[in-house]
Amino acid sequence: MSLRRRLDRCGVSAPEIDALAASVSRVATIEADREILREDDVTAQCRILLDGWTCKYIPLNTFRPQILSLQIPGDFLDLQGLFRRRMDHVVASLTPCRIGVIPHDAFKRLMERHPRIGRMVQLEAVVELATARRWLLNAGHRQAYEGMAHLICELFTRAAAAGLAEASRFPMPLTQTELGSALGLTLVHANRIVRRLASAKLVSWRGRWITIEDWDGLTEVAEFDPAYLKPEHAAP
Amino acid sequence: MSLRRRLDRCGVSAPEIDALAASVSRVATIEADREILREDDVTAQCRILLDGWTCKYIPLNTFRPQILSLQIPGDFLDLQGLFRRRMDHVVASLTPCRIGVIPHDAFKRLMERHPRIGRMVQLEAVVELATARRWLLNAGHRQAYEGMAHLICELFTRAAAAGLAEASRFPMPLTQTELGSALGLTLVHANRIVRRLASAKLVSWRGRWITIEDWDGLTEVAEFDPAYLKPEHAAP
DNA sequence: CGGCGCATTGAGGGCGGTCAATTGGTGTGG
DNA sequence: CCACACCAATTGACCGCCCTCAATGCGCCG
Repeated sequence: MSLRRRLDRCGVSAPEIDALAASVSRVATIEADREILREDDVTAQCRILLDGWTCKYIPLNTFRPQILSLQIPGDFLDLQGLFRRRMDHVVASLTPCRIGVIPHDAFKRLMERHPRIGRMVQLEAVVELATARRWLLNAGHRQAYEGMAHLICELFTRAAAAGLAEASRFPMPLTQTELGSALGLTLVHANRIVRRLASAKLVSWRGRWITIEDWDGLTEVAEFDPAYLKPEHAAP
Repeated sequence: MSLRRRLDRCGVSAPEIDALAASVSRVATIEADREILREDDVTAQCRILLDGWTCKYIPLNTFRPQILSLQIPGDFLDLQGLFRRRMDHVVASLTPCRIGVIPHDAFKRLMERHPRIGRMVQLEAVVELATARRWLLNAGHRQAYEGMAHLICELFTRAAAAGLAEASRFPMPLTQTELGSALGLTLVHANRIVRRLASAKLVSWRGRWITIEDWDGLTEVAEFDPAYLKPEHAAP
């Protein structure tokens, strides 16, 4: 189950995993393209994504929103709600989703009883921040070609860690429009970049799967170093 | 003093401020354009910026680095070090700096004794993440003109909260090259954008100060909402 | 079969990058 | 006080990445 797998990666051991799993008060099922949490929402629960993909964005007047981060099974949706009252962004489903809901008070009791869970929460925030910085590089510094390569490297690495990937391919439920928006690209240019990556024999994208044809070539183009995704705990 | 002012804004009250101030084991003085922390560094201290400006960036092979975040007096430089062993980015001084150093073990004892300090740390991470998302919007979604306006709005708001700003102007020790790099712009285009903002009578930039000529106009261009910068605590 | 969503491709244009030169302010040495 | 160096700001000319508008192909499903 993805919850246990995810926790496993964060240096949390069996008793903590059981305690956290037992704190899930209910499991919500949500269809695709729904806003799960809105700007200014105030909630009393945390959510962990069990199945499906979600994204975060900030609504703006002028255009359709840019995707600011992606969540795959095992990722938390709103850990920040533990520390800040109001949402400052939207969390929306990109596919049908199953979501585990954990009340804040239960979560806080867990953190007091299991210090490792508190550290896991901190580490999640650190990794999310490190990821946002890479996305900033993708959008601001890198060319579209290199940025798309980096995003695909990241998503493959994360999907593999979540147990979603096969040897050299992983499911891609997003449209090219959506993936491009994560880089600040329009659908037309996102498609051209994907075509270039395909003709360079680095990746191929068929159906709802992306296949890595040449991992070494792809990581070299992207200057991808997966270290930022791997929570390496400080000394206890 | 900026340390106390900063803590004051985070919902930490007098006893915690005193305790934190007392935990500063030494104050380091650093000249401009020095790397304070490097990739892969492992340290046993946290640092709080007392004077000067610093930035964070990730070294890449191809170009000179893009600035990924800015710190002004009162900001912490490496709270993440409490939870993650290695630095995944560089922290560098942009001006001469004074830096308060707090050993991790002292900091952790503080967090155990004063739960509010632990929550402040979490909230700092949440605000830093929210800020990174705005920068991602600036670089990926907004035009250079709107992005520069947003960045100036943010820096003015932060400078004012840190007590650095006057009524409608604030010190800007960065060059246009550096400020542009935060948006993924070259110095030439950054300068053109600054000129456009000036000829639109929104801001003026003389010497080492930026003056806000028309705050309402500027925030409207930028779609700036300062809520993300204001830590609003969840219920205790 | 017809409709819909997504991928794909073409043509043209603008924002922002690159190269290059000039201005202006500040500090330093003659 | 002036000559000079140095750095940041400024401006021009040109180019290319990426956007916009538009049309077509393609797979899926009712």
